[in-house]
Amino acid sequence: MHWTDRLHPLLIGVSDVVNRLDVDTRLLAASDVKLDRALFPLLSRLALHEPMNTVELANLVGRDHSVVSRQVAKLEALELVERVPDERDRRARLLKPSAAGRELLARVAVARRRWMEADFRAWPDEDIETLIALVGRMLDGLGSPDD
Amino acid sequence: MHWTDRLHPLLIGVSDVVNRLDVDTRLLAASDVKLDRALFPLLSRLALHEPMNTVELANLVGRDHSVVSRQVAKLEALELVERVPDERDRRARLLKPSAAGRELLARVAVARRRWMEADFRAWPDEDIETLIALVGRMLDGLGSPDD
DNA sequence: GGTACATCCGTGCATAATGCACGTTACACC
DNA sequence: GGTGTAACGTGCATTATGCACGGATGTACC
Repeated sequence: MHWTDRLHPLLIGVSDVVNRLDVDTRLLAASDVKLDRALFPLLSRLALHEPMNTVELANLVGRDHSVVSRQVAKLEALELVERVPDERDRRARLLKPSAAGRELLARVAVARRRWMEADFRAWPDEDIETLIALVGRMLDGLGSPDD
Repeated sequence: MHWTDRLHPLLIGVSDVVNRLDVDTRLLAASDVKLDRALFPLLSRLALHEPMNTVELANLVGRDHSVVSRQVAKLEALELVERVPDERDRRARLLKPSAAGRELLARVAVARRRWMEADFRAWPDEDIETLIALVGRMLDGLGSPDD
């Protein structure tokens, strides 16, 4: 069996773990956070790639920009995200989490850390570091699928 | 920074790469496959965890069983998936890809292999093997989020 | 600096997807 | 057999989605 056929199912598995309803629901409940499940991924992505405009965020999550535009409007109404004018490009508005948005993500991060620490309890530190390094390198290569 | 705060963004990144519209669309186009984007993940999951019933598949992809029930019906109408009675539990029907479904997945796998090989061209074999081993071990631990 | 074209964005609109509630069948346990 | 639970499938109201469009701005080129 080719190694791509062994790696790809694992990547799908990672995706499923990240997206699994149980996980998000549990995390949000454990963090005492009430937020639409569709909105949370957007807020997370924004925190990871701040600042971003709407089109970039839409490409990242693989939806039409119109969908993201409406969802971002909701996040702004909840005061979890700020839209500031982009001085470089006045068509765009740069998105970034508000202080409240960051605080919400921090609460979830605490719950997630407990969950992950439990699952990696048996792992040597060096294996964790190797995992982080290799996955990071993989994403650097896969980052731009334009070739 | 805690290691969980370095690993988690990478997992999100993997999820985004797997789900990115461009990737799936490109792969399907490159494979000459016409299939609703919502249906393809179900077929892939079925091939990875065969056989499965509807509820298990619904939990895997994080949707209500009613949604998956309807999508599976579509896949069955396309003759990409077979539903056979489960002799152990006659309420359930076991799902598995049909011969045509497997053939479709195989065509996509060929295109994906080309894509992945290009991105890992600079990787030593041993790094690829380490990546596969570590991600696999991680998924084994994260597999059952019930604790 | 003017013209042509591409890009960012928000909204109307038709369509598709989603989840809940409910009924049916079947399992499990006592 | 009686009670509780689970695996469906479907009707239905609600929501999400993407396309198409228009306005504003950016970019390239001459």
